[in-house]
Amino acid sequence: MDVSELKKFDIPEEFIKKFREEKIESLYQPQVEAIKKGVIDKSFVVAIPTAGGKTFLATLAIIDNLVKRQKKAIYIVPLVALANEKYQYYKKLFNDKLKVAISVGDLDSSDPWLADYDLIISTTEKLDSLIRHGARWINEIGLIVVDEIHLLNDPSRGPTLEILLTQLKEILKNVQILSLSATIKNVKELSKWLDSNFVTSDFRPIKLYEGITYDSKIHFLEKNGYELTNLETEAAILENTLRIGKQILYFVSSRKNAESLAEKLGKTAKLFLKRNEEYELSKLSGQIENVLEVPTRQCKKIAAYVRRGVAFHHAGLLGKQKRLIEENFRIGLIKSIVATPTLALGVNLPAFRVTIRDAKRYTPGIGSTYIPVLEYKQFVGRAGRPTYDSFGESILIAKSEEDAHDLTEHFINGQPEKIYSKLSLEPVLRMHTLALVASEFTRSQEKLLEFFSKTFYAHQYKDIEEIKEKILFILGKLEEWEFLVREEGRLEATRLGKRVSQLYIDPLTANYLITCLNEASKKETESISFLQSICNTIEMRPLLNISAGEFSELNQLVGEKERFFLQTVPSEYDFEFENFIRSLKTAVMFQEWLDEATEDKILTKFRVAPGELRNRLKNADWLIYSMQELALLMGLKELLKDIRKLRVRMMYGIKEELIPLVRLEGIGRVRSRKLYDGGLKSLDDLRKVPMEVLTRLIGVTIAKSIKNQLEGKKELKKKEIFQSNLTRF
DNA sequence: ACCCATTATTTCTAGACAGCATGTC
DNA sequence: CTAGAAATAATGGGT
Repeated sequence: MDVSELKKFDIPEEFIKKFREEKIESLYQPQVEAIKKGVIDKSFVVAIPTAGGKTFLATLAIIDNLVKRQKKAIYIVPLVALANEKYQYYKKLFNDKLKVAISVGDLDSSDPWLADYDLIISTTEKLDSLIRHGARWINEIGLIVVDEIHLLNDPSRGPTLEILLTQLKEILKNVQILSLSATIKNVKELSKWLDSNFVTSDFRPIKLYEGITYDSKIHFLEKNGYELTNLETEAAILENTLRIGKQILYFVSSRKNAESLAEKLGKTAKLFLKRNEEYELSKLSGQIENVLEVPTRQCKKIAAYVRRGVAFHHAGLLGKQKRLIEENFRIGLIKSIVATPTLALGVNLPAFRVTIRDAKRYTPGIGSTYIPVLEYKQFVGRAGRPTYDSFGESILIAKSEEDAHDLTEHFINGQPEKIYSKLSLEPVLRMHTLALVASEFTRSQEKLLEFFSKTFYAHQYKDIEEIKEKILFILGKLEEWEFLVREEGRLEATRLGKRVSQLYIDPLTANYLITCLNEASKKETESISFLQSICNTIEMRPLLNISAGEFSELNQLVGEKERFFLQTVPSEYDFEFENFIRSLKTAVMFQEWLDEATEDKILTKFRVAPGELRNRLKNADWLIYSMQELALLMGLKELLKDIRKLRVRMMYGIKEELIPLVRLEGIGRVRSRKLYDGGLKSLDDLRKVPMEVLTRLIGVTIAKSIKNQLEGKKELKKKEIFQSNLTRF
């Protein structure tokens, strides 16, 4: 089917022209099938592989929704990075014809004026949160696109999506829901719950050859294989790939594995680099190394590997480094990336060849098990670059012929698993029960249970007894914690309960923080008091591990600091003790950050990666903010000042004395300390100091920038002050 | 007493969503 | 389905 035929489906000419500009000329078979069945204006589940053209179907529905219904469309994605990607894409595609907005945690086109937009791209949690804040424009939605809906299966985040969809279905009786999914076994069951039609297919626009290797040979099921050289398997595959001028992704099971394999592969890759590539890579390497004021050990490591054309990619990297790696892989400069599953779910980053090095991964409590077939299919789905390759290849690495046989049966010939609702898990149930009451969506116990009978869980298990029991227990707890009141089955959230729901923290956490705050108002506190409190929460998990050697030191610290803690220390024989001492270790890490220990020292001592430290700091900031808000509501004014100060210090990792200096753009923990130690302790000092002295301290560029800021605007950083370090990287 | 190789033991294991508007002299 | 690699500590032999 040619795009021009879309006219028959009422797609305006101007958009068809746009598609042609995008080089979209004809449609794929599953797309045609879906369009004929009515995907453009009816609820649908589209289950086809990545790159199978799902986004295009969404685009058609969005256009149709605007043209015919003149209503809002929302596009729900699971990751901020994906939201950005979609936002850029649609903003460009629709230009001014359709107003596109993005709403995610730290990049908000903020609620009230989202009402002016035609297409809003949002993460699941953000949209959930917007509903909790009572966003009015929700009622104007005509179309909901749900990307990666198979994530309903995810134990930690699936339930939020499930509750959100159930709620939207209730609020918007005739809304069109277009669900995009990977191929899964129970599409039919899912589409029935969503009152949707469905289309499912294994179609890919670029042919994929799935292969397996053992014993120095690659075997493909549908074509001839290759003989490998006598290098190690991984290196031999890389060599084979580079010989034909292609790129390759490796998926492995842990960060450590990603780094060590990248190191090995670099030795092979560097032999293939051209002169100008060597130059470009060394430039890139420098950029990657100097993302922070002071490079960490990991920064140096990734920089050294990138110089040889091979990068590793995992959550321990800083955001900016990840972006640089992705961009430069896309333009062909970086030859290979060794990645953990981050890359499978994230932004679109195809390569001619994909290698699944580890078919097993550690699962807590069980040991190492096969990764889900669904995940394998997503990995290999990355093989084949549109417009560059006419086909793609995937290679699964086996340890023996027997292993190869098992892997072939299980993964290559295997079917992706069914997805199951994970709604009955308690922490999420606790949170959403309060939210449903607080947003006045369900005002009685009866309504609440009725709501749960409409979830995918109820649809799938035909029985909500188990959930019902849990909810009744949870309601009791929420009442006990004074987050809601019950009168003859009627449910109403208290002011505190509403705020807790909006802060998006677990009610259990909120109650714990409240008891901590009450304690804090009664005694002398230190920063460690608050830090230990926020660390002993579900939101801060997983906590840092404690090795045998560290235990006695930490145990001693428990004694020393006991009088400052805001919770009672559990008995050493209590199973809670382990959590407590691990929370303390995490708190100590934050304390050292506040005491201006060098980043590298913190990373080494606590065995964390730079990206992970950033994530933890961001989490901590959110929890400290929540604590501050709770204190405000509880009328504990005298605590507010301390908590606010702690927030700023956490943001930059500085002692109290540096707070005035970090207001300046380009001045973080390192430079502010240099200034302070050089005798420049306030903005006034900086105004008075001669330029030469300033230059000697921190270099001419920054010195100039400081002088500019001080002379120019009085407003200084203001907004950025809390955003910069954490979200920029 | 010290070096170094070998062996035993310990440690560790993917990812990433959410709030909101500021401090100090 | 139900581990395995890597880091670190201990050991022991040789000089």
